[in-house]
Formats: sequence, structure tokens, C-alpha cells
Amino acid sequence: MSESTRRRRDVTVADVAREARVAKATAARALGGYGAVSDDVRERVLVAAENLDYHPNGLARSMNTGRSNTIGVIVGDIENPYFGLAMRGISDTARASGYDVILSNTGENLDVEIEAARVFVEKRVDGVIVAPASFTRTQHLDNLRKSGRPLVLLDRHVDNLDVDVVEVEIRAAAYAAAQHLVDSGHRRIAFISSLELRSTPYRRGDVLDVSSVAGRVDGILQALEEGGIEHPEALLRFGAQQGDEARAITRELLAADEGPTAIIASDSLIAMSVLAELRALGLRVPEDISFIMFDDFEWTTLISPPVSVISQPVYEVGVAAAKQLIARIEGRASGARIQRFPAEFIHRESVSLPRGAAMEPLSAT
Amino acid sequence: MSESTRRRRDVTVADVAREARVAKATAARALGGYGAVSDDVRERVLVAAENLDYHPNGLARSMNTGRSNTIGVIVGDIENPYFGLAMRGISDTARASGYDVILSNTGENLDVEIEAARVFVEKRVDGVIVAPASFTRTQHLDNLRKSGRPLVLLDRHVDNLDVDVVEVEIRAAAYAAAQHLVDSGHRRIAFISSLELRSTPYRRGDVLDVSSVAGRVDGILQALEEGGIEHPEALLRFGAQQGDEARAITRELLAADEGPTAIIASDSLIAMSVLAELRALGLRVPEDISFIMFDDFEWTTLISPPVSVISQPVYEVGVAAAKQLIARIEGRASGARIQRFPAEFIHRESVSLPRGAAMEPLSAT
DNA sequence: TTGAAAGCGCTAACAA
DNA sequence: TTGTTAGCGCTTTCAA
Repeated sequence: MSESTRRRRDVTVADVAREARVAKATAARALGGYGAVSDDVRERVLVAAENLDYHPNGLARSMNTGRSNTIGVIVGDIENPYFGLAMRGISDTARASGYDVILSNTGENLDVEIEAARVFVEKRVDGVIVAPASFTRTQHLDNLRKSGRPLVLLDRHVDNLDVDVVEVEIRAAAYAAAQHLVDSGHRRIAFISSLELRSTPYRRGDVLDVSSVAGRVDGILQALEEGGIEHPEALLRFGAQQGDEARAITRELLAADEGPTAIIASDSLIAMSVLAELRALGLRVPEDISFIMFDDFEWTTLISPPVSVISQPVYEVGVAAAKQLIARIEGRASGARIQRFPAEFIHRESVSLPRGAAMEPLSAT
Repeated sequence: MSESTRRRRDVTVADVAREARVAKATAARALGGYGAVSDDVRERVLVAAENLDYHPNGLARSMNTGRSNTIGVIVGDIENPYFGLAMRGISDTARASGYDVILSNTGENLDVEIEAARVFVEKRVDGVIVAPASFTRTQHLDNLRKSGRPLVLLDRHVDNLDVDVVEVEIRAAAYAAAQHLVDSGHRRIAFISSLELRSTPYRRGDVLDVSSVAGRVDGILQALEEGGIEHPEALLRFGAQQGDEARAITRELLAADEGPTAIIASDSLIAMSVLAELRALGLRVPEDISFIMFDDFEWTTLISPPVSVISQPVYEVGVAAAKQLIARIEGRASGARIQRFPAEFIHRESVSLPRGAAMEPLSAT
């Protein structure tokens, strides 16, 4: 076990060359599959490599070629099935093109994201895919580009950066969902997101750091406004990072005098917590409260009632981001390109008329 | 934009040294934070680095030090929330110790896993965490160790390899779950897994490639046997890789004359498909069929009825694997170590007496 | 504390 | 087609 466990000095091209009695460069050519080598010599070299159990050193290779065949991915929360699925799309696509993936999970923390970007430059990745945590603090993303590395934003765009983006057209679907609630007679509609606000409480026009959440909010507010609802932003809630917080917010909303008659959850993690809390409170969906959520995973059709959702083509977004990045890396793309995938409001059974709809005043000043 | 977009030659230690009017080695010492440098000189060097926008080249550094501060992770399916959560545990732990993570997603394909192991050696990762796809074909894992890289197996152990393992004690929980079904009067109990069989159909004693699935099967079969059930393996089903296949298998099982009165799903992905199919078939849980699944995500408590599950400490498994690997990398561990985390059968409401239990014959030959 | 020089393992340029 | 010689950007001797 001593020999097989101890780390021995790696076998190098020079060792193989010596064994095969050729020059180092010749061995390197045979091993690396570049340049011209006679069949005869190639054979000798490969046999020698086999005998010595040679494994190329990718670091040394990358130093010379300037390419690492690696792409870096920075996401907020790999535990969120949304990113898990997008990651599979990226991963599948990268592999098919011969790239490896380095993953950095930031917990939506900007400082961690900045650090990850720095490390990716150090590691000399060929390109980076980021779901950015901030809409405006994007210096590190610009640095990434300045370092010559292609950059593709996933799921979220940012302010003032001329860069490739692959995202979902979420606003229209959010609008459709909220409009459906309004049409059903709801006038007190809550929205719960994990996004941290820069300053609380939220006020109309405040900048939200995640554009895909901003899209949700814009769509919802527009629908409520068009429905003649005053202070449509009154029941928007943010900062539900942990499951506990989402549950607490839900409880708090419902404890108020003018609590919501409908809740929209910003993603599937939030949704689970909200539903769990509703159940704990003994509230039925949709009899006591209507519910809509973003993301369409299979469990949403399994619960009673099946949840009306906004479905997003998550895997495809991951694939498109990876494809775009690789095209850039390989010089097959030019000009910043924004790709938007459609989202869809899927009407199931978690929405009904608000409780006591008949007695509801027309406007709640 | 030309200057900011074109990839310029990277600024190197030599450039910084020149700017600061010191020797290359001195600049390197100040920049790398090693060796002895006077405060005065360090200051000059750092200012020069700042001015020139210097970014260290991690590849060059790794070539010299032999360390990359990177750990490689190989899993079967990052989309599976089990691995997503374990990955977060690994990722959080790695970051806290200053390591980055390279992820390889194999789709449970052994050839892809072998290739991933090769690439990780090329990239000179400091250590590897693998959820191996095969119980016996582990040559590539042994090669990993022979290359001097610590290796930790996640969720699954393999045959004949003296290596660190972090897994879940799944057998006892599987036994408890199956026993509960038997005690409730069930005698035709099905189990559905995504694992590919080496040869079909499954026969007692066949080697299963994933030890954590083997543990499930062992526990279940033991409980059925002790319950006096003949051919307890008759209703085990494998190879449900895609959601469609899991649904087809479910349909097929239930169409048979002697179909199951209870189904156990091997993971949460399978579970969603099975439940969806049951619903499509108009079967109620638990009135028409009892159901138990592995993994305890929040949605399992939200559906009607809440699902009885086998809960596993997934995040903790990821954390433990990363900790063990890092301890090895840093020479703080010795002797192969197997860590087993307990799983727990959580009794909820998806199990009842089998339909028509009174008329059920005692044994179904 | 600083500097000069060698070397990590590979690719690339140039000659032969 | 092969060999020789320089690097890539850093760390690490060894002297001064």
C-alpha cells in the first residue's frame, strides 16, 4: 500500500520521451495529438506512456495554450431546483462541447459572488455564466469581461452592461397570473420573495437587485393597478431567505386585519413554505385563500388542489446560456445578444373567488 | 470598447516587479504572501500591482506548489434534489476552507464517470468526492487514489476499495418502512428505483451497482421475508431513469392481476412520477394503494395525504464528505474511515390497510 | 531582506 | 518528420 498511496512524482512528457527514445517535443506531439508524427514513432510513444502510466498535466497545457476548457458558473442557490435544473442544462451542453464546469454557490451574497469571479480569473476559466446577485453593483462582472473572458448572464440581466443574457420573459406571465386573480375578484393580493431589499419597506420604483424578481413585481403591480386597486404594493413582501422566514411572513400577513385573499410565491422553495404555513394555520386553498406560484415542478400537480403556476423553460435556459458562452469562447458570436424564453401561466385549481367576495367593498382605501 | 474587450496579455509578476523596481522574486513574495519582505517594499509592490491591475495566474501557482485548492465532485444527477442539497453541503464546507469545487454530472453513466475522473487528474484537483455509479467497476477510482489524490465516496460504498466513505445507514430505515407495510397487512409490496440492472429480471442475490439502493432492497426484502411473504422480490422494479418510465412501470404494476397494494419509491424524483401516475389512474392514497418514499422534502407534507417517508440527513452527508476530504488533503486524517448517518422512517398518512384486507389470502403463491 | 537563476510540465517556433 | 531551444508565470532554491 505504501507505493500506491504515497504521491509519487508525476510522470512527465520527458520521462515518456526518454523511454521511447525520442525528443521531448516529439513525444509531446504524439501525446498531445498535434503537429506531425510518424505512425511508427507515435506507436512507440503511446506504448511508453502506457507503460509509465503517464497522465498529462492539464495545468501545464493550459499555461501554454491559454485555454483551460473550463467554464465557471456562479449561482445563488444550487439547492433551489430552478438552478439545479438549469445547471444540468449547462452541464450537459458543456460536456457535449468538451468543457468542464466549475460551480460556485454564493447564497445570493454579493461579496461571495465577487470573490468567485476573482477566483475564476485566477483559475483562468475560458468563460463565465452568472446569475448576478445585484442589478447595479456589477464592477466584478465588467472586470471579468475586461480580463477577456466571455460572460453570459443567466436568468437575470443587469444595468448598464452590454453583455449576453439568457433569461425568461417573466413579466407578461406574472401579469397574466395577477390579472387572473383580479378577474376572480381578489383585491388584496400578496407576493412573497426571498430577495433582500436594499431598504425597507418596498416603495414603488425602488430598484430590485434581481431583474427576474423585478419582472414579477412589475407584472403583478400593473395588473393590480389596471384592476383599480390602490396601493397595490402594500402586500409585497421580501427577504424570505430561509423557510422559517417565509412561514413567518405568511403568518404575519394573514394575521393582519386587511390580510390577503391571495398569495403569489416567487419560487418553489418559497411556495413550499407558504403552503406548509397555510396548512399549519388550518387554511384551505382555494376556499380560504387563493394561491399561485412561480416554477412548475411535478409536485405542484400532486397536491390538493393542483397549484396554478407560472411555468418556465429552465433546462432550456441553461442549455442556451452554455451554448451562447461556448460560441463566444470559440469566436462564433458577435454583438451582445439577449435571448428571452417565454414563461406561461398555467391555470389549475388553486384560485377561486375570495372568501366572502360578495361583501367585499369595491375599493379598500 | 476595443481596449476593454480585446484580451490583452496578462500582467505578470515580472511587470509588477519592474514597476516597483524590485526583483521578480521579491515582487512574487510580496504578492504571494510568503517569504520575508520588508513593509516598505511590500507596500511598493502592492501599489504597483494595483496600478497595473495585476491578477495572479492560479495555473502557474498550482504548477509550482502542486496544489490547486480545488476539489472535484462527481455525481449522477444534480437535478435530483438529493444531490442538489448534498452539493450545497459540500460547496459551503469547501468554501469555508478555501477550496473551490468542480462539478461533473454523469447521468449515472459509468463511462462518463471514468472520463470525469481522468479529467480531474489532468486538472490536478487536490481531492475528489464521488457518488460512484458502479459497485465493482472501480478501477478509475483506484487510479484516482494511485495518483495521490484523496478520495471520498458519497452516499455509496463500493466493493474492495479501502477508502473513505460517507453514507447513510439506509437498510434499517428501509426495513422499518417495509415492516410497517407488512404489519399493516400488505403482502404485495412494490419498490421502484431508477437504478439500471446488470441483467433483468432482478433475482435474489444479484449485485446492485448502487449500494444505497442495495441497502433499500435488502431492508425491504428482509422485512417481507420475515413477514412470511414468498417471492418478496417479485414486485421490485428497476431502470426507471426518466419520469416517463417510472410512470409506465407504475401503470404496468397496477394493471397486473396480482398488482401491489403498496408502493415504495426509491427517491423523490421517482416518487413524484409514481404519485402523478396514481392520480392519473384515479387511485387514491392510501385508500386504494399505500405509498412510502425515500427522501423528505417539504412537499411530501403538503400533498394529501402527507407521505410517510424515509428521511435522510442529506446536507450533513455533503458537509461530512467535504470535511473528511479536506482533512485528508491537509494530512489531518489517516486510515480509511466510514461514516454512516442515520436515516429515519417518518410515519405520516400514506399507509393504511390494503384494500379488501379481510379477503386477502395469507400467502399468494 | 533581497536578488539571480533554476525549474514546474507543457507547447511553440525554428531548424535541420 | 524530428530535434533544439525558448518560453508560459509562478515558486523555490541558493547566495549575497
